[in-house]
Amino acid sequence: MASRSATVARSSSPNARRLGRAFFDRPTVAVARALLGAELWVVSAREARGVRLVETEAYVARDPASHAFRGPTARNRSMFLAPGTLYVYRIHQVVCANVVSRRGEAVLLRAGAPRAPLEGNPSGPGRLCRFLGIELADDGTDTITSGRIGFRPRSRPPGPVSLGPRVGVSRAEHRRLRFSLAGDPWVSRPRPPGRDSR
DNA sequence: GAAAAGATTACCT
DNA sequence: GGTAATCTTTTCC
Repeated sequence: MASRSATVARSSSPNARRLGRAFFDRPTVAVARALLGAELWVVSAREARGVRLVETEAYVARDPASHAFRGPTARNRSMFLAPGTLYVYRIHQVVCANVVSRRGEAVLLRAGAPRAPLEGNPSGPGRLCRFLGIELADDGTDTITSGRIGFRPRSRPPGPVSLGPRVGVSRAEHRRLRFSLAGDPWVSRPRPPGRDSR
């Protein structure tokens, strides 16, 4: 048995432990919650980096705060591709990454925890992308098949999840669609403005 | 064509 | 806690 698990762990197949299409083809809120504790990895020319996701936000159908609210445009076209597709957009000076759940809906990846604390600061959607090296060119990447970007299942139960209002949105700001690992030091806004978690 | 509005962050008081 | 930076996308005339 030890040899068997060792074989699995050493498997060279990139899909050996990767979140598949079915994981993302679920209600967006379920995907946002289930991503907490999962690993997002990116392979760049120099190295491979990964973070354990600790904070996400759901952007759902008929959601006035969603970029897809008014239908497909040049910017948001990736939001209408297959579940597991990356939607990367630019805001001010930084880029932020989402992963598509169901058509026209997505989960904003807001913060992660680095493998080593001194590695950098992936807390915040812009910092997360900068930390991992995600660029605008990664918009439209299929994380189920890409050799550069993918998700790995969480290895252990994530612990208590906090629920609160989304950050930085000016419409539907009351909706509690932000999920985070309670008490995790890498969550970008430990205290959601206004009301309470859970 | 012009203007406004950001799913942010860093740095100011 | 407030605001400037900075630039693309979207919207409006």
